[in-house]
Parts: sequence; structure tokens; C-alpha cells
Amino acid sequence: MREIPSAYNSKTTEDKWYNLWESKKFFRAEPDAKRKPYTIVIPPPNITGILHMGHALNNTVQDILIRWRRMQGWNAEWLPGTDHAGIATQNVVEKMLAKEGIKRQDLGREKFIERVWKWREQYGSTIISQLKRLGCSCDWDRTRFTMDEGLSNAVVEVFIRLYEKGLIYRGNYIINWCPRCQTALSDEEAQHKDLNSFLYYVKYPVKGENRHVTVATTRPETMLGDVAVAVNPKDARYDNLIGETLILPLMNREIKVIADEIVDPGFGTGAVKVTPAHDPNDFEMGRRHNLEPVVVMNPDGTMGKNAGDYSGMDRFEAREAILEDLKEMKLLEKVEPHAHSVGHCYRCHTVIEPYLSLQWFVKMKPLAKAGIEAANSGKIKFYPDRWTKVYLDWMENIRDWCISRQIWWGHRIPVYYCGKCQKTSEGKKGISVSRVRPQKCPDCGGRDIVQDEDVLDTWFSSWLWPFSTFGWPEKTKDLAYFYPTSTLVTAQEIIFFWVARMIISGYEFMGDAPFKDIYIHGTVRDEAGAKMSKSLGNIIDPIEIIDEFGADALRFSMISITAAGQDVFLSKEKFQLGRNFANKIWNAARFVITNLSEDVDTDLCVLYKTADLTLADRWILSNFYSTLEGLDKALESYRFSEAANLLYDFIWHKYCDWYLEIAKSRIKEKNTQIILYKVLEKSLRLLHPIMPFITEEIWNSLPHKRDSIMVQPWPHLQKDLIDKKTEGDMDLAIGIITAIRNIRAEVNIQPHKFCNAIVTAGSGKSRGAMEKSLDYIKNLAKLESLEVAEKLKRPKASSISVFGDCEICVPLDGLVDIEAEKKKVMSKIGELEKYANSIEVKLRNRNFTAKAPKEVVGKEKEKLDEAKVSLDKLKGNLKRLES
RNA sequence: GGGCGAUUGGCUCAGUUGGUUAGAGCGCCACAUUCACAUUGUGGAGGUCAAAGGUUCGAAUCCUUUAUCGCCCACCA
Repeated sequence: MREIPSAYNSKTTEDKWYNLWESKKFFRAEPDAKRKPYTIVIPPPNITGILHMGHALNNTVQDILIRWRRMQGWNAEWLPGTDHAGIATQNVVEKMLAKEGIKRQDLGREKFIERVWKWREQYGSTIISQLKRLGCSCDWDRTRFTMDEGLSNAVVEVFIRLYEKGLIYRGNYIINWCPRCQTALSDEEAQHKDLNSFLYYVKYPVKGENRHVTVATTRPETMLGDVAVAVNPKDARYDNLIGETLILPLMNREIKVIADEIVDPGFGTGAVKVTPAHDPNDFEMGRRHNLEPVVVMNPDGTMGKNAGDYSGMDRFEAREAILEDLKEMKLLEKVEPHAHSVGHCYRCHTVIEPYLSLQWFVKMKPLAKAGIEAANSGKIKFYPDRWTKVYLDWMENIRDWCISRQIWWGHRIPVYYCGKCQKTSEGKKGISVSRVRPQKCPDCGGRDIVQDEDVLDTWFSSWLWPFSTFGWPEKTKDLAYFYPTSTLVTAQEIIFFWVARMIISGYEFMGDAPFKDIYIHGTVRDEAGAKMSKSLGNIIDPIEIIDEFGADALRFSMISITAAGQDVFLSKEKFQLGRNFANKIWNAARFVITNLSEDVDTDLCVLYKTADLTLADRWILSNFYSTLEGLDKALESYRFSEAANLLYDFIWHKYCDWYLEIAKSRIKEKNTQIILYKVLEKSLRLLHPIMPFITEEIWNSLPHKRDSIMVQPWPHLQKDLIDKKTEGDMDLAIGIITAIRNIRAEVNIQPHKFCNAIVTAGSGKSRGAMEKSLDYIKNLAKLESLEVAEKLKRPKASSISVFGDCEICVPLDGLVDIEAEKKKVMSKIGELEKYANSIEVKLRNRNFTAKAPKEVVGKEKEKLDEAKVSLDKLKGNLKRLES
């Protein structure tokens, strides 16, 4: 017998096995025409990222799928990598430089980018090594980075193709501007939050008259850039004002009152200030009425040179100052509390400015068509399905994508300008969109060529991820084999950012969807339901959990509490679930291994088909294969918690609680040892995708000759071994054992003491089942003798119970509390009568018997018969007790 | 303004197409420690499924309305 520690220690196993898997290249997949690929591309974490619970959930799910499919014989490829995360990374490096007292402008563009690359070398693979601790079986040899040469080529190629199709354009529009990051953002990058703010009513005097118009605004500081006041043309109140000239307070500029349909007469005063440079609606209005925008703010959020006396102030200071001044001039009519939603930068949470500037855009409408059809036709499927609608709503109302960013870290826009032409042609000439820097201007031949200063949105590289990572635009073998991928696993937060855009680009550049299934898992939250975030300090660090509980415990716990697509509420205690389960398996394995005789040939897979199997043997096999069947179904439909719970229930409550306990009394028998071993060995395989480390550790303690569990085949479903009759027979035995244990507890028979029992079976079926389970009942109920009687001979002092159509009687030494017995029996009779009655009512209902399926009616009849048998027995006993 | 999700025992949640005397984990109560496991075992208590109405032979499950909480989207001056 081997020495095996009595508790599973994850610390001594995890690295060992991970290194082995890696060194044996088990994660590697090569194109192989003879095998079907199963491909997942990882949602590339940011290089600034540190593994958090969201990653842990996301990657556990992917690893489960990959390991499961790999064992099933698919050529499983999980392609890993990281995202350069333009703004996030630039922010991090800038912060680091700030500690040295350096600004990026001090370094200059090239030097700064050098520093970012250096930073990336040092810290950029933190998350990769953390994924390894989690057990992820990624094909690390194919690790990609969105700024790799290949992926950068893909980005340029895509830009050029879209530009040439007329789907990329440059223009002056209102975009979301983050004054802190000092860059444009896409609509998706502006996160709207409801703020309790104020609506300020400001009087604008009519020129030369003693009257005024009152406008309502939430952002008084932008009034400095007003170019008009607008009213609805149908608004009778303002009929006589349209066309009048107003004096813009504080600036003393003359502006007109204009009429525009967009103005809602019901809001505020029905008159609205028009600020085309600082509001998207006003911008459109300004265009309609040929009004020149006036920009009053600088890119850093301070007031600009057009802001008069307020120039140089911060935007929020300026707001206060302006309100003060208006108050003094008696032009502030009133202030009302007003809740409205305000955009915030998704990177630094600064309040966003709608800002007029020159940016690059992608025309999305024509690109979205194929992706809409794909979801409608079911070619692409979301799990859970409700996300289809969310996706379609966005796709059908898609807006142009602002892709230029005024930062340095990222893919530089492949556009070159001729200095001379740009000056003379209003910017319309001298533009080259090119893979390489042009030698001279295509229009004038001039050599004063400069590249666009901006870089592209990070997502402009991520949206190509499913094919750029396999070599696109080259026609590589990898691309042909692994694309389209099989499943995308991601979180709801990036459906628009990433999922939808990948589908768009997949159809545009590959002519096919990038994946078939999209599994959207929930958001990981703390116990109170808040998102986990550093600033809230409510983070549970996965690495700490791995250190304390083990990676398998983390994975199992996480999966088992995550119902499909629902948010996960985590607390540290919840990881005990997985840790305890791991320990349970460990000890079951310890028992099986240490009891295995040297001469048992564990390679004999077919033995249990021909040998005489006991009821318990057949029962555990039947349960095993039911579990396997359910497990496959659960995984196929992305119901991971169900998969985990099926395994938990089978291993703990079937295999350990019952089969193993029954096996103890016949542990010397080879058949028992073999079944114990086989079921354990197969269960380990089923468990491996969720708990890779402990299953590998135990696998290696088994007396077998194969090297690793992760390359073993997935057990084959043997449907013929699933046997409902066997399960029913065993249920009876379990019921009788439980009933006897119950009696023992009630009458305080000490656990180590033996007692006797007499059981009467109500039917031949039950008698047959009883015969097969006499030993189990004797052993597990701690009986000295078990008598199976045709008709009950009840000793005077005894306690009874009923299970199904069987009556269980435990004779007692000495006195029995007759009253307590009576009470117990009566309460059971009450319960049963209620139950039987409810069935009788049902069966008396002609509608039921006529309309319900025969099976259902038959089932009800059976239930009633059984209940009646039990009732008769209980009533007989009550009589005896009373006499 | 629109959409989505949640509401089941003390806590956290399952419950797949309507047919179980509604399940689990944790917690709780009682008992148990030579004999795989106290990261354990055995037994037990505890809910009628947010509310109202409807469909149906039959509803936690489908429909309508309402309430509470949460999330997403929207050109809410």
C-alpha cells in the first residue's frame, strides 16, 4: 500500500503538472485535414491587465470547452494573446513617468513609444503567467499581440481597403472628447451615468428692447459659444420672436432667434440656446441654419481664447463664475434640480465634452448588413439567446465609428499629407492612404510629406482578432483550417465594442462569420452586487484564492455558482465549496487506490459486461452513464453550472456516499475493486476539464501506464448500461436504509451499536429488490439481523416506518415511548392522506383523465396505489399501538 | 423614454420545452471521531415559489397588470 496524504495539497501539484503539459506540447494544435478543428480565440486581455475574477471566469469557461473538446477527439486550438490597449497603456506609462517627473511631451513621440515597449516587456505578460496558474491550456506558441508586425499589417490593410471602398472618411464632427486623456472616443467609449444636476434658466435680452427670452441649460459655460437661440416654429409663444436679434449675455454678441423642428416646446422654456461646437444637436442645427460654430474650450477642458474673460479657467470653474456673473446681472432667472445622464470616459471616468474636431470615421451601416442577417438566420447564436436582441438593436441602429485617437500608443493612421497641397486645397488634395510612406505627393509631386499624427482606436485591431491572429491577409494554412472559429466566450460589456464588430469584419474581410456560438457569461460582482473594482476595494484576487484554495477549487466553485449568463456574486467563503469537493475526490481516490490488490488487472475494460454484477455495481454504472449523458448535453448548451453540479452530485452523493460505502464490505472482491477503479478513473476524465490539476495528480497515482489525463479520450456513452429498473431497486434499498437510520436516531440507538430490523415488502417487485440488497441494508444500517417477512409479526416494543410499499420495523429492547410512536405514525398518516387525497381528486376529474397524456394518468394511479399500501400499513400499526 | 434581467426555506442560488409530495450549497439543531475524508459522516427542522388576475385537466414554469431591486440603450437643452 502506498502512502498518500489525507488532504489534497494543491500547492505541490499545480506547477508540476502545468509544466509537464507545456513541455509535452499538449496545448499545441496543427492544421490536420483528417481532423475536425475546434477553435477558440481568447478575448485578449489588456497588457496592463492583472488577472481579476472576470478573467478567471471567462478563461475557466474557455478552458473547460477546450479540454472537453480535445478529449472528445477534436483538434482543439485555443489561441491566446494580449491587446495593446492604447489609452489604458498610455495612461499607465504616463503615470509611471510622472513619478520620475517626466511628461510624455518631454520625451517626444519616438522615445515615449520606446518606453511603452520597454514597459510591455517588463509587465506585459503578467496576465499570461497568471492564466497559466489558472490552468489554461492555451496554444502559447501562437500567442499574439495586437501590435505584432503581422497584426499591424492587417490593420493597415483593412484601413486601406475600407478607405478605397469609401467606407472610411475624415471630417469635422462633434465627437466625445476626454479632456483628461485628450483624445476623441467612440460613442461606445462614453459611459453614460445619471447625475443629479441643475437646469439653469438664463435670460437673453432682445436687442434694443426691454424684453428677453429665457433659455434653459445644464451647461451654462457653453453659452459663450452660442450662435443662436432656437424655438419650435409651431410654438405660438415665440411667434413674434423668430428672426429677432438677441444680445448674448457676458459676450455681448448679437445672435438671432431661429425656428427649428427639433426643439421640444414642452422642455424648459421651449427656447434653447444653440452651441454648435459643443453639442451634437446644436451642431446639426447649426448646419441647417448655416451658423458658424464657435469653439470656446481647449482640448484640456479649460476655456479657450473665444471665451472672453473666462479664458484660461477650468470648465467647471468657469461654470461657477458665469453663474455668479449672471446672478449679479440679474439674468439668472431660476435654478431647478435636474437629473440627466452625462458621458464619462470609460478609461479615466472624466466627464466627457461633446467637442467639435477633425476625426476619422468608419461608415458602419453598409458593413453591418451581413451580421444582421447572420443573427436573424441563426447562423450566429448567442447563449443565452436574449443577447441576440441586444446585438440586433445595436446593429440595426449602428452609427459611424470614430476611429482616430489623439494618443501615441497604437497603430498610426496610414495616411500621409502633402504639406503644400494641404495648405492650398482646403485639405482636399495631397492625401495618400498607403502601406508605406510615399516618396512624393501624388498630386503635386512635392516631398514635404507628413503622416497623420493620430493612432487608431484599440478596437480597430481587436475587431480583426479571429483572423488576423491566423495570418490574414496572407492566405495561410492556419487561417484556412481554424477559421471560422467555433465559440466565442465573453462578457456582456463588450458585445458592442468587440463582438458585433468582429462579426462585421469577419463578413467583410473573410466572407464568413468569425464564430458560430457566442457564450455571454455574467459579470462578477461582490456580495453586495457591486462590480469588482480596484477603486471600490472589493476585489477578490484570483491568485490569492489559488494560493489558498487551489486553482481547481477556484474553477469549480466559480463554475458551479454561475447559472447560465447570470451575474455572479462572490465572496471568499464560496471557494470552500470547490476546495471541499477536491478533498472529497482526493480521499475517495485514496481509498480506492490503497485497496486495490496487486493482481487486479485494471486494463480489463470489458470485465463488467460479462461478469456477475451486483445491484450496486449496475446502479453506479447506470448513474455514471446518466451523468455522462447529462454532462455532454449541459456542455453542448453552455450550461456550465449544471455540468459542475451533475459531477458533484454523482461523485459525492452517489459514488462516495453509497457505492463506496457498500463496497467497503466486499472490498476484497476483485469485481468490486475493478468497478471502484473504473468508475473513479472515468469520473476523473469527466472532471478533468473543470478540475485539471487534481485529476492529473490522481491519474498519476493510478496503477496505469498512460502518461497524462489531458490527452485521454472522453468516456464513450454506453446507453445500454443506463437502467431505470436497477435505479429503482437501489432507491428502495436506500430508502429502507435511511428509514432505519432515522428510527435509530429517533430512539437514540448509539451509532456503534447493532440493532435488528424486520421489513415487509408490499409487492413482488419490492421483494425482488430487497433480496438483492440485504447485505447493503444490514451493513449500512448497522443491523445484527434483517428479517424479510411476508406479513409483519410486530414485537411489542418496536418503532416502525414506511417507505414506498415496504414497512420497516425496528424491535427495541426495553421500553418504547408508545405515545411518541403514536404521534409519529399519526403525523405520517396525516401527511399521506393529504397526498393520497390530492391524487384522488385529480383522478376523479374527468377532464384530467380525458385530456392528460396516458403516461401521466398512469403515473398518478401508480402513485395512489403506493400511497394506499403505505397508508394501510400505517393504520394497522396505529391500531396495534392503541390496543 | 425604450429594452433586459432578478424577486423561490435564515443566507446564496438551481429548477431546460407547464405534469416531482419544489431542489442544492452554506447556516441552524441533534448525534458521531480506530476502520478514505471533521475540508467528514448520519439524522432532522425550515419555503407553496414578490402581489393580483388570467389561460389550462394541471403553473414556480405560459399571458396580463402591479410592486421592489439591478443592468443596458436613447440627440433628457
